[in-house]
Amino acid sequence: MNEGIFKAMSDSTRRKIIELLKEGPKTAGEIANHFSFAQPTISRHLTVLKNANLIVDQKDGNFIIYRLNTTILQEWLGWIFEHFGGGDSDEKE
Amino acid sequence: MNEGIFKAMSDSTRRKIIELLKEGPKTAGEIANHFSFAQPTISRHLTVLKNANLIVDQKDGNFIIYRLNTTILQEWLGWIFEHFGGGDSDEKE
DNA sequence: TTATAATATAGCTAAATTGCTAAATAGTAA
DNA sequence: TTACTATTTAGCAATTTAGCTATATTATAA
Repeated sequence: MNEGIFKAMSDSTRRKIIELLKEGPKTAGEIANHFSFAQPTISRHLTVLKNANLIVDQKDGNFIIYRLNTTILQEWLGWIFEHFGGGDSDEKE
Repeated sequence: MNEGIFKAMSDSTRRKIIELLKEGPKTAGEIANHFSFAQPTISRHLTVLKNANLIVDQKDGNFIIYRLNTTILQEWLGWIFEHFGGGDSDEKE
């Protein structure tokens, strides 16, 4: 359930895409222009993010606009904090 | 720099190991007993976590005791929150 | 229609990952 | 020493990943 998100987040290019989309929605091309990889490579990264439900796409004429799925991202952050945040039993040492 | 941590965290077995170690230090064998994978498989997962600096080991006679590197884990959580948490520019829509 | 533009999909390769079993290592105990 | 126990390391196979180029798809523009 979270597996796809963790996998998606484990790649630094995809993390950069997420950060880009935090600034606001962007077309696939705009996103690709931020990187020096071939366009299809970025397209596939976008697909991974989309399959993880972290981003959402919307056709606009010739373009495809991607935007963050803020809800999922926040839920993921919440899950992470629940599981890994907070104290551990070794705090007194 | 964070890359190793994200990769380490992208595997669910390793995430479970982290959660186990949140309860307190455990020997490699104790950790392995929580899973149905072969013991060397778990040993390698431990190596991945160790290389990511998320856990620390300490010899104790015949045993090797692993414990969480709480500091690194907290730093990672902080980094994640900085980069992915907080508002996005689409909040008003 | 034909051409162009934006994007995705297909198909390939190299490298990394994850599992396994078998063997090596290191410490304890007889 | 010898044997036993805990663990890692080596080496292998199957799968996944991430990149590429070439091609297909879809929409706009001429």
